[in-house]
Parts: sequence; C-alpha cells; structure tokens
Amino acid sequence: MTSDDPRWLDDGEYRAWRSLLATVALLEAALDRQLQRDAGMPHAYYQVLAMLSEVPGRSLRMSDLAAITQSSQSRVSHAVAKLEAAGWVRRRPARDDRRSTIAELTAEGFAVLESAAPGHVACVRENLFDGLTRQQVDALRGICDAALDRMSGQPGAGPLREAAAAAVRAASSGGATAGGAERLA
Amino acid sequence: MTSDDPRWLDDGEYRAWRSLLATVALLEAALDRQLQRDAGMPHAYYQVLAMLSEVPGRSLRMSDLAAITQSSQSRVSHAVAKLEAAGWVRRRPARDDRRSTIAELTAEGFAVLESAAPGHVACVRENLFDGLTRQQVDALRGICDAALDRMSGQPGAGPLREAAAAAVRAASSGGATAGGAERLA
DNA sequence: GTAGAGTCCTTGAAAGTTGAACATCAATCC
DNA sequence: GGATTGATGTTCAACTTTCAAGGACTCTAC
Repeated sequence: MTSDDPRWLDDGEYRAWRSLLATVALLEAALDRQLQRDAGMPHAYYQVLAMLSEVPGRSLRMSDLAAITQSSQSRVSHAVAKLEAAGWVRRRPARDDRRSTIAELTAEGFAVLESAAPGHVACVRENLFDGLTRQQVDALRGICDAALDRMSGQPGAGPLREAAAAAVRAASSGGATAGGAERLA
Repeated sequence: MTSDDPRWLDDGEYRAWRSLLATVALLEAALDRQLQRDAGMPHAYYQVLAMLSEVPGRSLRMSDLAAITQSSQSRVSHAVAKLEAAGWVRRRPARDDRRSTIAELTAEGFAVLESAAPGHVACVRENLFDGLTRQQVDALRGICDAALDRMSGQPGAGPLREAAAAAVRAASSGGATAGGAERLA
C-alpha cells in the first residue's frame, strides 16, 4: 500500500492519474453539454458524423465506423439508428459483402455538422488547447500515441488502432476524390 | 475549414485531439472491462469507493463526493444507492446540517475495494504508465492541471476543483486520524 | 417570525451504453 | 456440395447517466 511497492502508483503517477481522470470527466461533460445544447446530440454521435464527413464518399461500413470511433458495434448500431431517424445518416447494404451495411452521411447531416462544428471546436479550444503551450500539445500527442501503442497490443482490447487506420485506407481506396475530405473535428 | 483559421485546430492540435479521444475511449473501456469482470462494478463506482477510502472517517457528504469525483449529484445519488444495496456503503443523515447525507464506506466495502485495487492498478499501469517515461508522466500531469485550471473558471462547468479540494479539507479537519488514509486509486 | 432565496439530496422518466443472444452471410475445409 | 467456422449487424434486457422536478432544510433580510 506504500508508494514504493512496484505494483502501486508512485506519487507522481498517482497525481497524474487523478489529474487525468478529473480532466477527462470535466472535458467530456463540457463537450456533451455544449453539443447537446447547440446541436441536440451527444458527443459520441457528433463523432460518428465527423468521422463520416472526413472519409471519401462520406460513408463507411458499420464495423469500420465502430473501429474508427473506438466504440462497440452495438453502440454504433444504436447511434446510427438514431441519426438515421433524424435524417442525418442513411443506411444501405454493401455491394460486395451482403453481411455489411454502409452508413452514409446525408446532405442534411453534413449541414448539421457544419453548423455545429464551430461551436464544438471553440469548446475544445477553450477547455483544452488555449491553456496549453505548443510543447504541451506535442507532448500530449506523444503521450497518447504511446498509450495507444500499448493498448493496441492488448487481447480483448476492442477495436484497434490499426483496424481504424485500415478502415480509412479501405474507404479511401474506393472513392478517391468523391469529396468530403473536411475536418469537422 | 483550413488549418490556418484561428478558430479551427491546426494540424498538431488536431492530431493531439484525435489521439486523446482514442486514448480515453480505449482506456476507459479497458478499466470498465477489468473492474466489471473482477469486481462486478463499473469504474465510476470504484471511484466512489476509492474516494471514500482515502478520506478520514471513510465518509463524505454526498455533495462533496460528487465534487471530488467530478460528477453530478444525481449520478452520485444513484451510484450510492446501488452501492448501498450491495452493502458497500451506508448512508446516514449529517449531524450539523439536516439537509445533508453522509455516505460512509462499510468494512465490507473497504474489503471489496482492497481486493479489487491490485487488479485495477495493474490495469492502469499496463495500459498507460508502463508505456510512458518519467518525463511524460510529469508532462501529463502538467497538461491536465493546466486544463483543470482553465475549466475551473467556467460558468456551468459543474463541480469545480476547488470544491473537491475543499471537501477533502473539510473532511480532514474533522476526524484527524480516524484511519483509512490509504490510496486505492 | 416568516417570506423568499438558496442548498442538499432524491426520484422517475428518458436517453445512452453494454453484453449476450441471434440471424445472416462469407470463407474454409474436407 | 455440405458442414463448420468466422465475420457482420441487429436486437433485447439490464444497467448507467442525465434531465427536470420536487421535498426537505437553512440562511438572509426584512
């Protein structure tokens, strides 16, 4: 239970961990509040729209969408069902593999995303990046990439990073410049 | 929509943001999976138990518990109700203010926490800290603290950092060394 | 004292997530 | 071919979280 037991977190790690937990909790709360208020959707749904918007053809297989958003198939299925009901996404069977379903961003969905993006980005800036130096931004990326490398090797670690990358690659190889390579992060 | 618009994220920020989102998603998934499997509770509930365990008297007012865990009162209320049903937490009215409720960790709750902690800490280590250098751990803390400073000034930003600190201070001023100053993070 | 405003917590319903079935289709292997 | 295994999505039930409402109490200022 003391901090020199290698199994436990030492003081620096413990403080970093607590700060990280607090930061993530407040940040996600702020994002959800802003998006729910201004766009009527939670952050998770916004991410689905954003990911679709960045990909050629503005469409992805459901499972690739799950991989790219680091979420479960079940979650994406529910999310897309809701987004489809709102008219922001359309679902259609895949041509080559009849098990697959393609989710496609509608024009209306893209418009909603475009109108929501500035407020969202402002929220991210205000709550995170505006308080960081350039060095800290770079360090943050390095830290997260290191963690991602670590977690990608895990067994039941869920959707992997490579899977997401592969998904984008696969999608990109199809439509070349079908448009929509924007970044409404 | 281009990256030199000051309202948008530049390339470095965008990559850091995406890495952060992915990291947090995978990390929380891993923590929830581990704790659900080994202790039968989600990470949010574990945090409630852990916070209680670190405080003198192993008890806190509900609102302080909410502040310290960066969550809403409603959330904590539901969580404690569940934990109470499991026999891990007990609720009793506060002496000085009859609006308040004190949540107290039971012996059984502490035992569950003790048995769950090693696995949890191992999970945190494996998925995060073991992949980071000492400099990165320190940088992470600096980054999160900077973000927390920024978010604490926000209007509807929910429970603040100071509030949490004050909660611990308040709790500490009471029971001095009532025991339980462990760190089962 | 007491009216009004603010604090503290709980509750119930709605929204979102999860994990376990399940159904469908593809790929592999005799 | 036909059986087996694996991949892909959806759905159900259980669970967690959020939101809005409300009950109980305290504090302040007349």
